[in-house]
Amino acid sequence: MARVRAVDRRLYLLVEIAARRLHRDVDARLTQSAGVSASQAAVLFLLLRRGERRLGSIGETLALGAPAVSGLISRMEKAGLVIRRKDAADRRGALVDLSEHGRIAAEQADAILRTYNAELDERLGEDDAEALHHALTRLIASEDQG
Amino acid sequence: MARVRAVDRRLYLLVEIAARRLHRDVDARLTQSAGVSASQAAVLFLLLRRGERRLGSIGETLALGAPAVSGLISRMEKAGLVIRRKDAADRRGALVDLSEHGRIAAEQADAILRTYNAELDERLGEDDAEALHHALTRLIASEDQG
DNA sequence: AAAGACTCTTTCACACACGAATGAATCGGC
DNA sequence: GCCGATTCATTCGTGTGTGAAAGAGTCTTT
Repeated sequence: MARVRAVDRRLYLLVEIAARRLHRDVDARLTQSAGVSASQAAVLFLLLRRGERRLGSIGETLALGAPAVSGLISRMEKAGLVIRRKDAADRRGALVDLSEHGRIAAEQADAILRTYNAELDERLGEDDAEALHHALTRLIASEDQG
Repeated sequence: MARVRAVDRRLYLLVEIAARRLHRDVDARLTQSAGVSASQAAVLFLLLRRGERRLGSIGETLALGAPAVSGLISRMEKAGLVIRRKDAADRRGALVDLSEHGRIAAEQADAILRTYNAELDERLGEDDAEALHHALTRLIASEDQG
């Protein structure tokens, strides 16, 4: 608790620190139980929910730049988690979808993430969890309009 | 707003996405106006407030692992922002403090961060900003007991 | 149809994070 | 005093992110 005081009244630092801690936790669990990283799991999760997507769309949803997505998908492709194919309709773009193996990993990752988020909710209590969710959603949405 | 739905009910992803956006914004401003990165600014900020510290202490406050701090401080030292010296009392450890140049950069960064956080507060409104602050602080604190 | 503008992805060089292993100094028990 | 355990920092290899620039394809304008 003492250490939090150092960044008091600096919402930005608070978000960054919290994100780092959560990422570390989630990554450890996912690596252990599903054999994928936290970053990869976010993509798997998205593809599982929404199906085949373009790289740019993934980046938009996850707030990642084009080079980040490109590299992430390349590593996932090499790991056999996703399949990348040219978009016939617009041959500049590439479409990404889950492989068989990727779908299994995605479902495992989804379950782990679900459990983790449930624990977060419990740790925070319903009110704070709801408030956090609401505030972050607003933060992200308001960012969209610059 | 539509894109937020994809990660709905996944607090972890929400925190990560928000952190990435904020980091990118803050980094751009700091690089432009103070010539330091967002990660470096967090260290500068800490040293400005609390004075000379050990590497481990910095990592604890900012939720960074030892290798991350070591590299970050090395780059900052090379850039002339901080000075690293052996701790005479415990010669395993090293102490880090601001250089002259570092102090100036720290004050600039502090002002920029202050402005940015004020904008965040304004964008969110007092209630949501307060709720966010409260929830994140609790999240970080509750993580400590793991 | 050709030229130029625009969009999507990749490549490049770099910063920043991690876990695992290593080196160096201190501490604790004997 | 000495030896093993512990602690603090660094190094190593890798993954993940960035901005800038390049490459490839599409669209728009004439």
